[in-house]
Amino acid sequence: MVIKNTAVSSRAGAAPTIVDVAEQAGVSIKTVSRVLNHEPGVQEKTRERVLKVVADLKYRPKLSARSLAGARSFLIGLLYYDPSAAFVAGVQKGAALRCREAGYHLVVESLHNDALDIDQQVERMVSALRPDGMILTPPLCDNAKVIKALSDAQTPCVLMSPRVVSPDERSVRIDDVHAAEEVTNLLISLGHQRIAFVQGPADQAASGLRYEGFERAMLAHGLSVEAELVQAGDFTFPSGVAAAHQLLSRRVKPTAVFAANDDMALGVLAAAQRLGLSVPTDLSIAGFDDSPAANLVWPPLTTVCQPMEAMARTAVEMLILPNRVDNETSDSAPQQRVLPYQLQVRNSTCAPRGHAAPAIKSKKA
Amino acid sequence: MVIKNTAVSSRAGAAPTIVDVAEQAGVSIKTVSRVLNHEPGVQEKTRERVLKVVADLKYRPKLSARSLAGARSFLIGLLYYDPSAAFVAGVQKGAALRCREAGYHLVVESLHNDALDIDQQVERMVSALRPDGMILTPPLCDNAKVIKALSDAQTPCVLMSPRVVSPDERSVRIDDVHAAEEVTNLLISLGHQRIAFVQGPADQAASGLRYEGFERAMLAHGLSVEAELVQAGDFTFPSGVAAAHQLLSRRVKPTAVFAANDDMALGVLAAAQRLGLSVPTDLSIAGFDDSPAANLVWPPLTTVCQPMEAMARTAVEMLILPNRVDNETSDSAPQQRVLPYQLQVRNSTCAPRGHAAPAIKSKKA
DNA sequence: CTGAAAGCGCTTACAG
DNA sequence: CTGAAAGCGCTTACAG
Repeated sequence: MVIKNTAVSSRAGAAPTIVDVAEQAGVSIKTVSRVLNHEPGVQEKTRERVLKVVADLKYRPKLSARSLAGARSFLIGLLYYDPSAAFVAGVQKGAALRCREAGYHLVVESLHNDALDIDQQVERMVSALRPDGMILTPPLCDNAKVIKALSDAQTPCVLMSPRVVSPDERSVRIDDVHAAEEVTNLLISLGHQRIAFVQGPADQAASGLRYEGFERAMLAHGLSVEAELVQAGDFTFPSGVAAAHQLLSRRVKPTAVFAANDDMALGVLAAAQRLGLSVPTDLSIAGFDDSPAANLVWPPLTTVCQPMEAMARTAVEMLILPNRVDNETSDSAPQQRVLPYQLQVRNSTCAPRGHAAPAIKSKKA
Repeated sequence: MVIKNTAVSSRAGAAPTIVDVAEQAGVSIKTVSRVLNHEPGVQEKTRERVLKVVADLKYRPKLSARSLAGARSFLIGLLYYDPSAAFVAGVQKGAALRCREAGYHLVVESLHNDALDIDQQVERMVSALRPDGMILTPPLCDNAKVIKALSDAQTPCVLMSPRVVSPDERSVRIDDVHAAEEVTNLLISLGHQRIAFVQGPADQAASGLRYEGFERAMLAHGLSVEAELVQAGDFTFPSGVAAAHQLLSRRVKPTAVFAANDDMALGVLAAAQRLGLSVPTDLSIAGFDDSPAANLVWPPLTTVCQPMEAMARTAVEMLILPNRVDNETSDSAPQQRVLPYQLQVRNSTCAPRGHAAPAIKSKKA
């Protein structure tokens, strides 16, 4: 004996369904659905009546039902692997908030970039969850197996700061080259000439781009990039320490060090201070990323701030908005977005010893 | 004209459903369901046949369908608000990995702890998503409105490091008092007597507990806790800097400072070094949390490592495992779990100047 | 040990 | 502008 809940209001305790709303509003469930999905073709008066009942009953459409019946799951996936803590925090906050604003939810999955069956892991997750889109963070955004698995499953994705920007893939990033160029220009404008650079690992996108920016700025100012002032690193603190020991043992020491990321810059800072150097007066140091630790040391680090939160919000929008009509781009070309970074000038950089004032400081105002 | 996909194999392109599996295996969908859910009462031979077809077809049950039909959603929610980056990263990794192992998925939501309608935000999210459980991190785990909203929605939750441990709520934490006691004991055993303490904000759980541990250890060793050596702080770097300036201006300076968290300890470190003190020889410094930055400075910080990942895994298990039969606790009493922390002794602590060797070092072995 | 039927709560084509 | 019907792909009671 099955008791259908089409009688009277509804069974107490259980959450209200679209049927309950339809009955109380005196319309069909289809009309309720139309109102909830902002579909056109509902009389204003009807719409208001439905909305009132929805509010009264505190009706919330169940995600699983919408997902099963319709084409959308209202789920956005965030895939990451061993990211810097700062990265996760920012990306996650931006993505989660933007999702909520749009009635979506953020599902995060932690993967091992080197797992042999990573494509199967992705396939498994995607076919169970059916997310409407996926956000890939480094280094997963450069993992061909992951991207192929997603493409096979016809799941749209956005790459955050990918190594290579392809016209076939949507991506969000900052202009690393330009940012590194600006940092270098800052050092040069302070009067530095012997500027060392600590590189990141060769297999990471950012490494090459940041070095390129450094080199470009140096050459543009007629400064040479000496091989002995370019030190290898791998984005870790210890590699920054090691690089500093090398650099500071040169016959002519650099007056400034630009490390391709903050962790290494912090290593340089620690090493320099241990060697008795005063930062920034004896040695200026600049990093990249504006990690939380950059502001938790003395002197706080001059660095580049990537707008993690904004980048994540943008990524979510690129996955959600295409469903709506209000975007101009009529062709289905995937988009590449470049967001503005911010140069954070703090106390780890100043003019080199014996150099009175910044060289170029003719304000144009 | 509706084309049912009960013909032949299945329509090409579309993902296989339970019906496809049932047909190819020559059983009913109910049997397939039994096999997939590890229900008893399926002949071994039948089970194997079904499993083979599942593998061949790469069949993955769709979450939305399972969720709509059944009592479980296979979704675990993680609620957080502005946590330290290190916290998010660890918690998230542990929770996401444990979820995947169990066929669950982790949905994260970022909330504003001070939002007036936070209970409605939670209610909204829970009634749409229907997660099988929820993990609350500080300070949300101490937010009565959030807890009530969850309880009203009959969504089980686990509190991570809550301020108050209630028998009505499941929780996972470490023993803050004991950990702080051990840090203090370490300093005392090195020979320190004038040990300063930098407190956390009064409204945070950990603050009081850590101070309690500090005080307990001091008193146990017959050392007095002088009011002028206990400085207020708010868990931020600047408050650590400020506290250090106060403490180091006392008539008799402390030889060691124990800060209730790492960010403040880093502030103390930065301030001490700026004042020309050598750490640890002039001043020993200890923190709490083992934040990433603790290892990104020189000297690296002696601190307490909370097993974030393990705590998160445990939290997930406490939400998932009750569904199974294999846990001993027959009564439905919520559980409180206390996990082991780890003392990280690094280079920011040593014996005070003029003190040859650690005072108490009679090894009991 | 196995299965036929009903139902979960929505959206998708249709039809008017 | 509105609605009746079918269906999404599973699990839940049943029944044998």
